[in-house]
Amino acid sequence: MNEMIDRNDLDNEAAELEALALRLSWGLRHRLQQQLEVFSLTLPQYMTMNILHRGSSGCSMSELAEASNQLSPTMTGIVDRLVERGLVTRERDDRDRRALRVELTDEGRHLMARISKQKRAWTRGFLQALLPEERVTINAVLLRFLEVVEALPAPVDEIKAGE
Amino acid sequence: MNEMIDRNDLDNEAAELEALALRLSWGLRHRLQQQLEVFSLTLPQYMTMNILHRGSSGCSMSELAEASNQLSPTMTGIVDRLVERGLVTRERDDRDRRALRVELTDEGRHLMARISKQKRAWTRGFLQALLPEERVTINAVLLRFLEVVEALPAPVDEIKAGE
DNA sequence: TATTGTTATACTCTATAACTATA
DNA sequence: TATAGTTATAGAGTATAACAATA
Repeated sequence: MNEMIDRNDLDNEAAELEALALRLSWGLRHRLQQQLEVFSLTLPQYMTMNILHRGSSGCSMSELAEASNQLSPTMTGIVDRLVERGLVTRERDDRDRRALRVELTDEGRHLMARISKQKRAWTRGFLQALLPEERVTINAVLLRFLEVVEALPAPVDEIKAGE
Repeated sequence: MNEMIDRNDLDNEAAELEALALRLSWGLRHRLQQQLEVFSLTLPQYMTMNILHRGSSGCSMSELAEASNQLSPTMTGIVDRLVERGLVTRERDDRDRRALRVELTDEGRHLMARISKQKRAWTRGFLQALLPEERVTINAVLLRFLEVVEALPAPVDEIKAGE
């Protein structure tokens, strides 16, 4: 009897969490894309530049693909457009002539700085909308959520009857 | 002096939060798409079916577009493919011959049930990976985060020098 | 042979503009 | 004239398969 209640509680919580995850993934993406539209960047393009921005000596194409969870033909297309806009360079690596080295240009770094400033204003607005006690926990909770999400195994196949 | 420290604290927190939001939007979307791939559905397609599933009497095309934050030509394409797969119907509304009424078919409802079962297994795994005290707060924190994100005004233009 | 990355191809989504049909 | 929705078109991302060059 008590077990039944617990099971239902867990299921209500799960249903809520599923709805939240969907809204979160959908809404957050729209927000980020809206922010980036001002700079004529797509989210995958920004993601790529962000990875380059965090490091210091550039990345190979496969490192970029791995870090952004993309396939290599996808990466090729994204970097094509960034090169065309002069935001990154893509040059052959002299130590391994198969590999390419992608790096931010000065213009790319400058654009990232402009975006950071914009983002920071937005984030400050966000934090100010929170109560002080909410502000203390929000980062830790989001990080924990993300870590558990990323740690869970990917579904490989459909669960069949009899759960 | 104290103000300087507070300002830096706020900025560190903001930088962390920005990184988290990016990872969250990116990672969560990949996870959801991975889940849906098993059923040969894209996230926008699932989003659309999910909106229809929550209501009872179907939606017009513009209601769908509004609820999923999409433009109407985008909606047309998504619904085209769902109709083609027999997951929804799209029929003229007799009371307003300009409008269309989109509804889930039995097959569509059946697919949603299969997806729900799969999702539930995944979500239970997620909740079990959390500590009991984390489980109590996670939903509330995510909801609050989402509400504040959605309430913030969209950026219309770039912030210029002098912040 | 294995690895790095590209090209070719096809499909989905997104955005804009022009259009049809109904109100 | 305004509203609901589509078609046309173009661009971006995603996935697979086939390929070239280097290791």
